[in-house]
Amino acid sequence: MTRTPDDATVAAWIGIARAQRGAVSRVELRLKAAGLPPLAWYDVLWELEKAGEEGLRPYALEKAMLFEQYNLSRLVDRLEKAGLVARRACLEDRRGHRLMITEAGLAERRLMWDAYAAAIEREIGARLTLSEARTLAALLAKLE
Amino acid sequence: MTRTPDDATVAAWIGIARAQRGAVSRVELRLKAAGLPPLAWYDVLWELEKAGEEGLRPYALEKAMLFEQYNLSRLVDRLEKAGLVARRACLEDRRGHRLMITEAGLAERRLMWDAYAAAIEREIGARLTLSEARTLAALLAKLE
DNA sequence: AAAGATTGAGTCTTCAATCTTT
DNA sequence: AAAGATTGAAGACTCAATCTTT
Repeated sequence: MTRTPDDATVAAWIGIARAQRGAVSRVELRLKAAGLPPLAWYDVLWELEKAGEEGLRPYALEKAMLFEQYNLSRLVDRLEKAGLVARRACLEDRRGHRLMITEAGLAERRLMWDAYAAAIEREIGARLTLSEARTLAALLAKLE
Repeated sequence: MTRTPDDATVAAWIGIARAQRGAVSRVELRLKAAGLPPLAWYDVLWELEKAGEEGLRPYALEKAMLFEQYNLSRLVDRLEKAGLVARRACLEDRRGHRLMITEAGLAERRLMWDAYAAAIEREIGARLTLSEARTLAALLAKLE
């Protein structure tokens, strides 16, 4: 039975929706202003960097990033065209591929992190205390 | 001076980014599944409903919604084509227009709210206590 | 038939350029 | 020249259909 949400629930929702168009888009703007690729590129590069030598298959990346499959497919196209990611044949399952980050991808990921970290610090770190940030992270984790 | 963000700050950031692709997109999906327009339409309709008889000028709507101007322009095109919003000439300043919600727009806004409220309740209300929701709203408000 | 992944066509978004009024 | 608003063209996203391998 879905009840009508109470005011606090609606206020939390509005906060999430506005954070999206506020803080998230300001971070995105800072990356762009620095001549860097969008956030989604960072996420892919970072997942692949963590995956190491063996890379990741698209469906695994999809899960990690909460992305739709068709969405990811063209995102990887762009990363591949930019030389940051490589598609390799997958021997165990010939339906799929393995995705690996390239040397250039590793370098780009590090470069992006400098601007990205500064933007996160401005948007979050400068506005919340340590303990507020911890609380926020814990509450948002409940919405997963 | 921008320091490097601490772990709690980064965790809060990741939570916001994931809430966007998780909770927000699930709400969007529920509206779509009910055959209703996207969230952005709701926001415009609601702002115009609150504005009442006098309507709102695009630049004011822009500020309220944190939208880009060119983005809003075509969004309003679609709402107008659907008969939910009307553009009227603005007498005080002939550069601009006034936007007003129509009768059909009022009805559609109410219809959307039924599905929207149920989705918010599922995504937020069912997962957080009242006091958690209040805390979350207060923390997100600090990021504005 | 189901899972992994991609693609064509249509819609929406973005950037830069434009137009009008102040 | 600046503010309010729109538009053309290019890029990104979405849905449904497709293809291959399991």
